[in-house]
Amino acid sequence: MASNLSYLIVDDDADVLKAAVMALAGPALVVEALAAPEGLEARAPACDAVLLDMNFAAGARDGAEGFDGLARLRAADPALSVVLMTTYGGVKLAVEALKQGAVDFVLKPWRNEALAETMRAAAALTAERRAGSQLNLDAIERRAIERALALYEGNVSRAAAVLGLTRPALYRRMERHGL
Amino acid sequence: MASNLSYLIVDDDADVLKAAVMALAGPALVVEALAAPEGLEARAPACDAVLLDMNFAAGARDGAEGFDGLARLRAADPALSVVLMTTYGGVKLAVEALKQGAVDFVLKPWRNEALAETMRAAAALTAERRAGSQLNLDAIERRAIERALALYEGNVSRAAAVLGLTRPALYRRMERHGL
DNA sequence: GCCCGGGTGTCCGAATTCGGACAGCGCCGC
DNA sequence: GCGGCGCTGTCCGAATTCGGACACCCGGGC
Repeated sequence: MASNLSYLIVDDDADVLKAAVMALAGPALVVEALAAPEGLEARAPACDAVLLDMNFAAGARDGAEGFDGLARLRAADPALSVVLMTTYGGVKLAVEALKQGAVDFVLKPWRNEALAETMRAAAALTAERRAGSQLNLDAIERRAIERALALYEGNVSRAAAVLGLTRPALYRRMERHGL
Repeated sequence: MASNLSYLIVDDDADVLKAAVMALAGPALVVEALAAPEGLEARAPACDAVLLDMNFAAGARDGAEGFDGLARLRAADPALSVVLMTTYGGVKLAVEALKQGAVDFVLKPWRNEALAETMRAAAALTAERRAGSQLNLDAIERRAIERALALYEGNVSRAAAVLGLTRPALYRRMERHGL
């Protein structure tokens, strides 16, 4: 069964949106299109990669809006891969994009196959990053402590016993995790 | 769906085995009978409670064989509940049985309802202990480290990164877990 | 009303872990 | 052949965690 992938495309140009959807859509692949960057971060948890334009306002060319959207996406889900695109761009902008955390940089107009490959690589990186966060020992420990406390209804003595910790040690871990 | 429980009965007396199987068997309940304690620890992972006779050799009355079997079962699976039974027994033997880690002590002949309840309570305790070991932070950490090393094919640097540890810290945890 | 058991939160000298740094190895590209 | 990069394993002064112990609280049983 092919896994479902979900891309988000953000561009103010309806023709570009349409072209991107056509270039990327495929079996087991959902492409959502947004015409403006407002509120795009709400989409972050549900998608695997984002293709984000850098300029939206008429006449804007400096990419500030794209950088802002990138920052908000990364704040919402640091594991999510974002690809930035623009028509007006050079090496300097591309370097800055990657420095700010984009995983790739695409110039318009694009070759469809290259764009599809770029987005596939971005989605794979998102998956790897998300899998990685499932292995983070701090996160794992915090979830285990939460489950033990829930199981024993806040009884720290019994939760510590089941976790294999002493009570003072559990108190310190709870404090470190903000529990 | 009724959960399947599995009991192990160990007794050299075929009539006792038969009576126990009849007393305990029920829907979604498997009772396995062994006529001798040799190799009983191999059954430990697959069962939920054990009813273990204390004497097997002709004329034996001191329960040593039962204590030995108990020790081997507990070494194989510390979470498994073992109920010891005997014909010749008093307070002293019962106390010693529980001190050595048995969860209950049954005198032959038994009341079927009481035996069934004893085994149900033992199985519930096994389940609780096994659930608890799923929350043990040491065990959880060890599994996460194993998964990270497998994911990155033994690359300690990358495994450390994904676990959120420094390399020396991961080396220490690996050593502590015998990995 | 009292006592006991099981819980709470915290302390502090002892014990352990920490991570930047070091030295070395192997592979790959030039 | 050489250099660079990424990996390895280990070290040690600094930092942190440890857990037995303490004092206290509360509820239940007698």
